[in-house]
Amino acid sequence: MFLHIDAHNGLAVYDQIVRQVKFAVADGTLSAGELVPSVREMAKELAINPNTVARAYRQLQDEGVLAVVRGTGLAVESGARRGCQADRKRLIRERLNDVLTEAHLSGLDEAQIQELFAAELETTKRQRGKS
Amino acid sequence: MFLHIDAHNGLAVYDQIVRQVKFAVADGTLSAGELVPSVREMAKELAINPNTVARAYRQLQDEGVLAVVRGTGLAVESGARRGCQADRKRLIRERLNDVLTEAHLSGLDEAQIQELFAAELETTKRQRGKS
DNA sequence: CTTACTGTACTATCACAGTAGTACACACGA
DNA sequence: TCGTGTGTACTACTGTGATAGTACAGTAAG
Repeated sequence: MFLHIDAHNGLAVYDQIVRQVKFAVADGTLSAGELVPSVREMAKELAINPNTVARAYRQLQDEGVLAVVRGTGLAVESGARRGCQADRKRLIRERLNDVLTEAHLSGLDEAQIQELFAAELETTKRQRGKS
Repeated sequence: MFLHIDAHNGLAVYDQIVRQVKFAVADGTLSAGELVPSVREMAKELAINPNTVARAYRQLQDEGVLAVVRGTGLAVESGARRGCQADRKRLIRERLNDVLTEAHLSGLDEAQIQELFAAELETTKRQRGKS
């Protein structure tokens, strides 16, 4: 269970956890019934506070992604994958829309925007390849 | 001077002002020597607090975009346009990189990402057309 | 039963963004 | 000169994100 937390990207830490757990479920990295790392273990791994992880986990319960197995931990709900796949597309699309709206309002024309997109897509591909 | 402030897009209000003033300078909407709306006027127009506008203006001074004309207001610096054009591309590129990185890490493949990009580009184009 | 682990709850503290209100020095124009 | 508008500075307050530490009920395994 490797999450990538970036304290400087505008998103709250607990929100990054929520999103990435959903992405893992959508992707199949986390299967139905599988246990998620405990609050304390995840907090230690990410070098953050257990309360922050607990907050993310509680939200994931509220959204039906995780469920308590009493005394054992939190497990992925059986029917969660479909919803997470829908959420994944929606979450990415929302952020993409924000950036593109700002790009348009900044006065960049469509050709310049597409050029930036192509360049950054290559950059992130290379970053992903290296990691 | 029409700025679009969105309280729900993660960016701080003062940061949105900084970015959009830079964009206006880069675009030529604000020319060198032109006066920017006063702190109180801008605050009234955007229905926010004057202190928030003042904070944005101070940062724009620190970055050499605006300069004080004592007793009169803040004016665009003569050589600011080139720097703002560079900033514009950099700011958009940074946000684009964040989204694309998240998209990659979420498990979406390149084809899906390009599909989302094309769809959202159309959406924002329509939104811009209507406004 | 005991130990160790689980999630959960609670208080306190800190930093930051934003709001609210006030005060001051300066410059322009009547 | 006087009034108005300019940026700037300051304190106080609220809400949120995050940290820190403690405590508790439940469960699995020894």
